[in-house]
Amino acid sequence: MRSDKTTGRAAPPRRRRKESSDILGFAKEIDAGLLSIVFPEQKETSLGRLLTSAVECFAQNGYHGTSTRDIARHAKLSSAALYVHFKTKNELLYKITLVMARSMLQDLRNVDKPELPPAERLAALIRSYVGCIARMTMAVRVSTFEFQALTREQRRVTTAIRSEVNAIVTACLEQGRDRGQFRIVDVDLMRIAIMSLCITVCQWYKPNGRMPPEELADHYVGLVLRMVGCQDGAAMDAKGAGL
Amino acid sequence: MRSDKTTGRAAPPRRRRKESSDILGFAKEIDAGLLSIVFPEQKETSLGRLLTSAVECFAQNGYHGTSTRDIARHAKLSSAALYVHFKTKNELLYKITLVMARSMLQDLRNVDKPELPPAERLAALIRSYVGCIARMTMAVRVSTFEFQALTREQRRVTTAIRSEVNAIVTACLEQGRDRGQFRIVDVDLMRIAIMSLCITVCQWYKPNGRMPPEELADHYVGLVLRMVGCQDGAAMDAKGAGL
DNA sequence: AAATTTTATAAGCAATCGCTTAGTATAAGC
DNA sequence: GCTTATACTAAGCGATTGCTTATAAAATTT
Repeated sequence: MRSDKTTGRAAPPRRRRKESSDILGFAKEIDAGLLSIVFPEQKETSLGRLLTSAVECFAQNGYHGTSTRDIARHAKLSSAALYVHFKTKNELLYKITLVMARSMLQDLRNVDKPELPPAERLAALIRSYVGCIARMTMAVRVSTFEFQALTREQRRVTTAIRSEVNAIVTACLEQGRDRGQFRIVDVDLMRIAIMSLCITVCQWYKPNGRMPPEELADHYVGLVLRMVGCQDGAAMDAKGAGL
Repeated sequence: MRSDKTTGRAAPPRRRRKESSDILGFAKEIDAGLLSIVFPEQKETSLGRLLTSAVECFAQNGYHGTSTRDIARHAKLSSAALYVHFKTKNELLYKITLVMARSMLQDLRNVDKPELPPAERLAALIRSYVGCIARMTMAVRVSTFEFQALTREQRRVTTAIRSEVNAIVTACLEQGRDRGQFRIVDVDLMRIAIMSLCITVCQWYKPNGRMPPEELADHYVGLVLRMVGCQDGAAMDAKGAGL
């Protein structure tokens, strides 16, 4: 389709570029979890403004619907300034996607406690996952819905990270099923259903609305426990999961 | 953002254009439900090829990621031929969106039986909704995820149709709750969760894979009945909802 | 069979695209 | 204090965009 082949021109020899020490730590590629911390606070630096602008523009109009001039204008910079910090527009999308994917994987790993009862383990995972999505709706939107604008290799890397996320949830579902606490026939289908239910939060939820992210997350914990046919579901409902 | 204002040129006086009698019945705007019937069979006519090509291109690369030349090439026509059938690229998207929105509303209305017990009523709605999404993943993808590429007025019309869909589901949920058969605290949140769960089917489901659309729909019926805390849920599980 | 309408094409227009170049101001290293 | 690297801008490059024009074959109406 619409060719994104860097305009097909011969790539001229590039000036050497600083390889690290910037706010995202691009040397060791990207520090996971930094997006959520870094983006809001770094609105004062040019690089931070570029990143937040890109996220907002991509979230609103999509990758292909946003021009580099849009991002630059939104960040109050010339469009050439963007190319001081990023080699291409595509790299901007890739870094946003990577940071988000790693951040969510890191968050899930931090809360995953295989020694807990499956229902509590799943509840913790969902609470973290939904909370994360609810707090960063725009960045999640970009990293989820602009996936196909990445190159094949970029998609491969991103998919690898996501399959680690999937593995965590799958392990929890299997554990619950094997212990007879979850009633699940097809674990893969159940995982897809659960995670797609959660991810859509980024499409409609307004972080500054009436319901705070934590309350929403609790609500979704209740929904998911019901979906897996968890016996503790009713108990959880009663003791304040919000359902 | 990226301006889509018909390139800002003065619109020259246009030749009069045929106002109806084509396959989509554009006279009375669009016939609901025709997309699903018409698109596959009409691959031989130029208009049909243009529509299916547009759906496929938009679904794969997004509205902004698809050029009119892409669509025309895909339909084996010159790019100017597109403008014989559609005034603008945007009109193409709008018609696809409208046809889908009306088609899904029509389908839901056809299966909605308020006199049935709430669980059965909801099951029928979900079965129809998911089945429809599973059978037309690409068109649903376009009409769902390219919403923001529509003009404000086009969005208004589309939203009006969708809120009728929402009203049907909401009515069913309230009925079930009021009769004490569904355990729902926040009906709006439950509806959003249910419908976003269903709609994401268009993102991952392959209609020609191992699982036929009907089986998937049954699976989702089971999930949704569990979500609403339906007492019949267990019974349904047993008698073959697939869970 | 003549007149008209519809459907299509090749060529091209202005606008916008991603990105580069040339040049400048500021800060850092020696 | 001189050099070097960085962060930025104005201007502009070729490619591609959505869409129009001029033209003509095919289909339909009369």
